[in-house]
Amino acid sequence: MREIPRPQFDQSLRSHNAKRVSIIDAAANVFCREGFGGANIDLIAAEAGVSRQTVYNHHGDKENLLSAVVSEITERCNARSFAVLGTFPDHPGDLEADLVAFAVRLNKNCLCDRDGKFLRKLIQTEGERNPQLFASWRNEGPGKIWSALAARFARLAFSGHLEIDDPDAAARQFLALINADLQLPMLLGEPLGEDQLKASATSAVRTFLRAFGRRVAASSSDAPAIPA
Amino acid sequence: MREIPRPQFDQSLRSHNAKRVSIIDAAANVFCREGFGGANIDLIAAEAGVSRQTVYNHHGDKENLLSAVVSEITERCNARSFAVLGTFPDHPGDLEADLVAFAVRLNKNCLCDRDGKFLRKLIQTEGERNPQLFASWRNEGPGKIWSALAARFARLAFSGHLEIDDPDAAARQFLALINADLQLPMLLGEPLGEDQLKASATSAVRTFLRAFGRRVAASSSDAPAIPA
DNA sequence: AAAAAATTAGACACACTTGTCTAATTCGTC
DNA sequence: GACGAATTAGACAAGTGTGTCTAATTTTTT
Repeated sequence: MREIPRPQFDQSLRSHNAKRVSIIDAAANVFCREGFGGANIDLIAAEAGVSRQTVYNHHGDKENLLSAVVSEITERCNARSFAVLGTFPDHPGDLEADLVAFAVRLNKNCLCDRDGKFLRKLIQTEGERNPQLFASWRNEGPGKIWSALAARFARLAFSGHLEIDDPDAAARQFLALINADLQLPMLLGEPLGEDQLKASATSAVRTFLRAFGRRVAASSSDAPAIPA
Repeated sequence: MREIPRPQFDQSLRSHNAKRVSIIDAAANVFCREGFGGANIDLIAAEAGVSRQTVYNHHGDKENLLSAVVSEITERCNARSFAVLGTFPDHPGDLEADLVAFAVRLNKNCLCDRDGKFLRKLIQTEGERNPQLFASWRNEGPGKIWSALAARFARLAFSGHLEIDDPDAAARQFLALINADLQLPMLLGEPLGEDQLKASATSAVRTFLRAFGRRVAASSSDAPAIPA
């Protein structure tokens, strides 16, 4: 609704942009804590360390600010998710250990971090009222990430490390399992310890491999096969 | 804060109580849709078909109304959960089919129904600001239900139908698996079809049994063992 | 039918929020 | 130092929501 004046030089643009980001961050925090209806622009401005007018100068009205926040966080979150996906153990040494480490990375950087929590919360509260707000999240986020993860699992199956019928289902179930023990603490907003993340991932991967690992040795948790 | 006068006879008590329930229901809907901050008492009164004053007469202020709603829904939800737990297949005929049916019941009546969705949403939005509000939910709900489910699985393991090391972890993972395919639609508020529930449960139980079923036959999905 | 209790509509004061506006001030560039 | 753009504090109108109150009405009990 309102023109954002563009400063001509980098120096001032950086300061301008720094404020923009700081407003987005503060707004994310407040929207997340209070919900959209309960959020208050004065509080956002105070938390961002700027005046209320500056918030309006940058992002227009409240609805627009929410849009900007969602776009920003979605982008950040997707970038991190694909970065973590890039560390998937395509050529595992110790499959179990490698998958556990991968699961911990995924949880810590994408699912259980501040941005992930924020997105989940916001989608749940505002998703029904504003479906188009999260359309890009849905298309660019879970859609692509899940199928990318499924592709990685399919490759592990092809190379003989796993036995998988439906890689898409396996990917969904992998994600569900690595979150099984963390959902309650996350729901209640409790901070997650490093050891908790590790324990959850370990238990999840063990079950995942009992279901989809190669049926070579019977019950022990030895790494199965295929050195190179 | 305010005395609720008690009528002396059933006739009027029923009407009184009917209004009470109808207010709770409407409040649940509105709180769920708009969040606590965005909820509006006039709207709740209108949706309940009573006047605003009646809302105040019954439940005092807004905070108090939220308390009442949470208690009511928690109680309902727990009652249903334990009822469903009572249908756990302790003496399975076809283990896979029985577990699938049980998972569908659990999802349909406890996790994915209106009350379950409401509680999850509300805990996520208001849990951090009001931890004591959900204390009873936490103690009476997930705590007891999870351990009860774990006990059932332990029994199945003892009777030779499953191979489980840690029944508590298995119970948590069972719940995580049967929700794996439903989380995204639920997050977005999409209605869940009967077929969707069934497909999700089938896929989840198949994986669960690959992980924890008895290692008798190798790969097929036949029911394994122990007729009576 | 009379009395008591519950409900209703409406008005009300009070507080809060949004979004705009203005004048003063700071910041960075020329 | 002078200039322009960005920021700030503060006031402001309009709208909205809460919680209370009163008088009228309905419902239920005696």
